[in-house]
Amino acid sequence: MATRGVNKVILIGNLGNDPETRFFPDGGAITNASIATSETWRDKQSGEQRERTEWHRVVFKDRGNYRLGQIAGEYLKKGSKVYVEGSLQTRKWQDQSGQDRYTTEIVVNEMQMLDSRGSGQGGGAGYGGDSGFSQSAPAAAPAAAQKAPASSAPAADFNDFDDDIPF
Amino acid sequence: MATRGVNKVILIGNLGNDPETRFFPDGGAITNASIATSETWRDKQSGEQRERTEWHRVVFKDRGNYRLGQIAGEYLKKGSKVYVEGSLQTRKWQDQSGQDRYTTEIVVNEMQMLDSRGSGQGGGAGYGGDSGFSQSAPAAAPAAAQKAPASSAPAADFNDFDDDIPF
Amino acid sequence: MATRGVNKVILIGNLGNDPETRFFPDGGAITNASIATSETWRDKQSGEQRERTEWHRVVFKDRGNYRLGQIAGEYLKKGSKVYVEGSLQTRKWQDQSGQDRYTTEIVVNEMQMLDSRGSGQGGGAGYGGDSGFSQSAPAAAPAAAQKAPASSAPAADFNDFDDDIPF
Amino acid sequence: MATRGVNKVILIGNLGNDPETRFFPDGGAITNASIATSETWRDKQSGEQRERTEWHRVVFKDRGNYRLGQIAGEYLKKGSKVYVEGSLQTRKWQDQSGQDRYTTEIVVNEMQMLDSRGSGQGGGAGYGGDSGFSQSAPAAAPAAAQKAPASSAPAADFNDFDDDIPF
DNA sequence: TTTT
DNA sequence: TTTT
Repeated sequence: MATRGVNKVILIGNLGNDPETRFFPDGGAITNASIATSETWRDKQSGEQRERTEWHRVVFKDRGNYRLGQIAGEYLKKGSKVYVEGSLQTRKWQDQSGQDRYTTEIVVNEMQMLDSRGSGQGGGAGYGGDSGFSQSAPAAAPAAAQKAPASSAPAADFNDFDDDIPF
Repeated sequence: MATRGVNKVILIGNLGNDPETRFFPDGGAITNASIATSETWRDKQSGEQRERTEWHRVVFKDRGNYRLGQIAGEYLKKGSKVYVEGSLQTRKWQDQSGQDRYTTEIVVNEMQMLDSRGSGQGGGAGYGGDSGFSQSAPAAAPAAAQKAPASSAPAADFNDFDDDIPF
Repeated sequence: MATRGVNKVILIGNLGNDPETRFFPDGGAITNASIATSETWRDKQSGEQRERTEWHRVVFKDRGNYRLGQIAGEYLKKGSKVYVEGSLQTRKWQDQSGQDRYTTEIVVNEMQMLDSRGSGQGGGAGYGGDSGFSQSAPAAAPAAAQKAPASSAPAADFNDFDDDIPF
Repeated sequence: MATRGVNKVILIGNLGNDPETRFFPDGGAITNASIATSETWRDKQSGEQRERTEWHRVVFKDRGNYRLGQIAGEYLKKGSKVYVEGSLQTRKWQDQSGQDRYTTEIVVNEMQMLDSRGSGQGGGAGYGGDSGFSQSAPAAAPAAAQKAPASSAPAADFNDFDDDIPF
């Protein structure tokens, strides 16, 4: 757990889609999501308002008693506004042609939901009323565990992400 | 300059190589570098000490009067310990086969050199004694501008980076 | 603007009261507010849920074209959830008996409102519908400037703050 | 350990004095120190270089197996450059006349020594050669525990701190 | 009180 | 004084 150096990321943004959760034999859960942050400025030349959206790939993993992977999968959904703190990690993988590819992700170690009441504005799956989310939420966890995670179901495919999202 | 959301990265680490600086017709400079952060822990099973190094691609750009791109190219070198704060940005590019590829970088907006006296331990190029670095360093800039940037010269190729560096 | 060292604070919390804004002859504005962050944990001994609230004194000042002091006074109110980034500053002052006293404040350099739609739940002053707040909000500023700031009025005295507030 | 809100401080600066460590019957240790961060700028009017130093009161406490209170007391000394991350906390206390006073401190939860080799330049107590400090340093801890902490000795009194220190 |  |  020791670190030489500092590797810290802080994001506040909105989820571009429902998160994806995988459960493992040992009961652990890992949730993936994409968070958008955007930046607007007025172009000096044209005087026009410009905007650039940045997409961040984030990963929530259970960490001991802090069931972050599971909690993220239950409470976050498309459109959720969230604060995350974590560290950068670049994973190496092989594409179909066997070529090395790299993906940079934020491995989250702290999360805060910022929607007034777990509301959100998109969604569907809809377990309405799970407001009162608290990051600790240890009491809520067992009950929640019995529910189907918001992002499970029809095996939402990461490939039908919009083309503007670079992963 | 306005932002909806927060996109912030904080790193403290060491440069894996001399930085690369490109100068532009308008006088501006952009410097690229790789920063390593590492993490060590004791494996619970084996009891062995383990280490994981993460490499971060960072970009320093001149910003108005703050000649960050130029300063980074002059004062940083292989082995330099540095603090950077910036934001994540994922660039899209095409590889030789025309396939889309993505690279995530930290665009730096603040830097602090952490070596006691601009020392560093690698290097060569060697403009010895440029200690007393100050992030502002406006006075130092002109003089420095006349020097060849540490990382210029024989067009150091990014490809001779060590194989462990994932970009 | 140069810094040797790093002095950075990041807070997400709620305002305990309407902010206080002072306007100056030169047109500038400074807004003071108190932000609460709280921490909850389960006592290991008693098993009881415990909570500790921390109050932070924050100061928003106009910075060139970024009318942060004014914007904070207009858009924030009691209960507002907000993200602020700034630096720590300890001010020295004399109490009635002439004794030196010190107050630590966060001088904000970036703010993000986190309420879904500038809603809030207190207030009154009521410029309803100024949703879609954007940190830049340069277009909104002039209009807003003509309004009386939400927290002005009867010259709210800082001294009638509750005794639990440590400043 | 759960938090509603975010309360985070990040500092890089130098210790103004040797830290003060107190040991407790249960073996725990708490170390106090003052860290300076400074800011320099060129005055627009006079064109002169100006500087402002900010002093931060920081507290290192043992946290389970991470003997941070003890480690800080052993390895830090006057002049040490250090990175700390922690949270703001304002303590209430009574002065001699029974009046309420408040002191704001940074309770550290992560530390990184930034001196090239634990060197430092002041000091005395001198357990020379404990370079290669690593934040984990579990191996070093036992041995170190037998030594007298650098800051102990003649019961340095916190009251003979200079009057410019605002706490 | 630090540091440059 | 906030919030949940």
